[in-house]
Amino acid sequence: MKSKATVTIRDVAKVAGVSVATVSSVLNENYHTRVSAETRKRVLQVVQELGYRPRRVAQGLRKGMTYLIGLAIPLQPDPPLSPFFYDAVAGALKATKEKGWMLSILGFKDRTEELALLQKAVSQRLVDGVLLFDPQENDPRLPLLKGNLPFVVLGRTDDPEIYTVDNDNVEAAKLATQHLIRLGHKRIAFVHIPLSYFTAKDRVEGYRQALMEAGLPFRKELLVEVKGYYGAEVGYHAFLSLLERLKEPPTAVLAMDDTLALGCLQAAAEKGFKVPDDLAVIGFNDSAFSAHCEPPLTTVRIFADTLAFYAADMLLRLIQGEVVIPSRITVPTQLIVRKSCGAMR
Amino acid sequence: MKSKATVTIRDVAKVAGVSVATVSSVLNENYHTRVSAETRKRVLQVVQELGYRPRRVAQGLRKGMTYLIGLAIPLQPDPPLSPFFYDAVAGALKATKEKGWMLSILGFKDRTEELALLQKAVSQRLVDGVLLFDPQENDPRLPLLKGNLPFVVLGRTDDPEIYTVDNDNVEAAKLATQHLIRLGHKRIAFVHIPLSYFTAKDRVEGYRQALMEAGLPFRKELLVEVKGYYGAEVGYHAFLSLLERLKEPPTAVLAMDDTLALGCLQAAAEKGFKVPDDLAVIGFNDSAFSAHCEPPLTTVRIFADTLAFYAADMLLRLIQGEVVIPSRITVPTQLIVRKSCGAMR
DNA sequence: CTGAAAGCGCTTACAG
DNA sequence: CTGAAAGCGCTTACAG
Repeated sequence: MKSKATVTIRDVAKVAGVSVATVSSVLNENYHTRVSAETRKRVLQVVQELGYRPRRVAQGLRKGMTYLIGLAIPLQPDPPLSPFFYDAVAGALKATKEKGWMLSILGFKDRTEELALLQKAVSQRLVDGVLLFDPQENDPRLPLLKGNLPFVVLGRTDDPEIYTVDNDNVEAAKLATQHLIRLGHKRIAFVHIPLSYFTAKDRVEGYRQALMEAGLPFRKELLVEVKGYYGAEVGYHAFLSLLERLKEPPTAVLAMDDTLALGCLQAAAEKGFKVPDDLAVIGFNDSAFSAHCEPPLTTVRIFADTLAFYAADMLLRLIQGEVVIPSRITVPTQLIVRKSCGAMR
Repeated sequence: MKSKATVTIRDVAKVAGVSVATVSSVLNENYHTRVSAETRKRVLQVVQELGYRPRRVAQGLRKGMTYLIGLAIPLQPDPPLSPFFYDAVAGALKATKEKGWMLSILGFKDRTEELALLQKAVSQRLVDGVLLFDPQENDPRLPLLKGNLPFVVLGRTDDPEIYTVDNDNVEAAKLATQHLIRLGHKRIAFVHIPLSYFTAKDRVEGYRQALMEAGLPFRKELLVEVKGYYGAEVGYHAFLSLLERLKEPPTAVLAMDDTLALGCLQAAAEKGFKVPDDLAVIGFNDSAFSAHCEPPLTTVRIFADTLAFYAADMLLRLIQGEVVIPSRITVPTQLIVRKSCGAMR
């Protein structure tokens, strides 16, 4: 029972005995073009009967829109990256769906590919706007997009003209560190992604502030920059190398996300450290697995879905030409205490 | 330095002193319309100079395409579902990118919303085709789509006309069960999603076959159907209720995916079972966290990215009107032995 | 070898 | 209140 060729607005017009302009007006509730109640009713009925729905591409061409926003997310490494991105997808999807937009995943393996993809998105008008993650210093994506395609950054940038949605990462790391200090820790390690990422910079700053305010020294040798990005494997190697390097081991470690923390747990076990007795561990994100690790992971919850929801909502407003104020939103974080930090016995 | 209004094919034609048809022919390497080498060169140069790239929506309207395929994936529960879907997104993305297509996420909270979404996709021609996951018996999505929009199912269906890409789930569960039997287990529990899903049906069948062939009884009381879908929380409750229900506990448990297995580990710990000494655990999927659990999880690796890659590739062929043979692909699975099954001491 | 014209399916001034 | 026409930016027969 295949339905025959697609119903177009012309078919509806013909059957209803009106012009296509009238059909369009009725469907768009376009009251700049008044339509009598009777005509309106008739059109609606025919629309119903024929199952007519305007084609998105046709509307798009006419209106100069794609009704699509792009999410530029890393696909590497394999096995896959932080669950953070998946929460973000869900949040962005919520916002786009509410406004009748669609979401397209712009996946890339490395920064070069990401830039090429964004360039293509601009020149072929593949999407109406993009959401960018994890900005770095002198981020080449920003000048590429600026003035060419609306975009919102999940994270922080130096440029005040750019729309951003971010956590207060300084505060988040500070709270986690203070929690460890309150538990008596003085040698707290920090496993972080490269400092060129603002997120890493901000969190190290929060960690530093907490130490300073508690009168504890900020020791560079307790920091490890991972080789790569997120992931348990990466965290494992980073923390292992730290444990092997230090003469006096740390009594606690802060990891920049839960997958890295998972790797820390593994490295600690391998080196004979009991968590939390010999070593307290705190991660970030409150990923799905974190409550179910052994021991369950204390973590700073990042509301990635909320973050992405606001970002997508903001982006859609920009696309539709609304005035968007404020241009920078900060979403709070939350320390979730479980067993891995030793506060619960 | 905003670039001025978008460059169109007309601009290129004007500057190059040719017609738009010629520009289009050159760009599409459309040799049904011969263009002299000289003209061709000139056009290409102007294209380069002006930075012209054809707009995707315009091409799409003309060709009756969106250059978009949809991935219908569940967004619930929160915290999010099995990492399986994320691997699948990566795989599908790879295939679409290779052919210059884009991928759109059709996210839904429940089956009703999924149907509405698919209906919309059909009537508004939002995408050129869709990828469907986890088919059930009398799946209402199939008749909705059939004849209206190309689609490929990741999983199995009863209808031989439908294109599918699936694991050999019977075989996969059989191998895992046989592995446990070889380790001496006789009472093997199975935590599975509802049997209306073919995946669950097939895996229970493989489990049954392994038992039968080993001369062991298939005991219904050792099966637990989870309330819901995937996730550690869900697995925890299901397995806990099983442990509380049984007089004689199982010595091993097979869980339908690693998130459910994670929940089993937790329930086991709570009930005082040591894994793997008192209880062997095997999951499915080889999710990113599985190698890093305590103990690391033995699991049947499902190549979700490969699965989705093939499915997307198949879908793209269907969309482009190619003859696609065969219509059903089976991707092998692989047992990955780690500590949780007790085979490694 | 190249161009003029039609048309994909819509929406939007504009005229009546 | 309603319709005829233009046009979004392309591609594709068709004519010359």
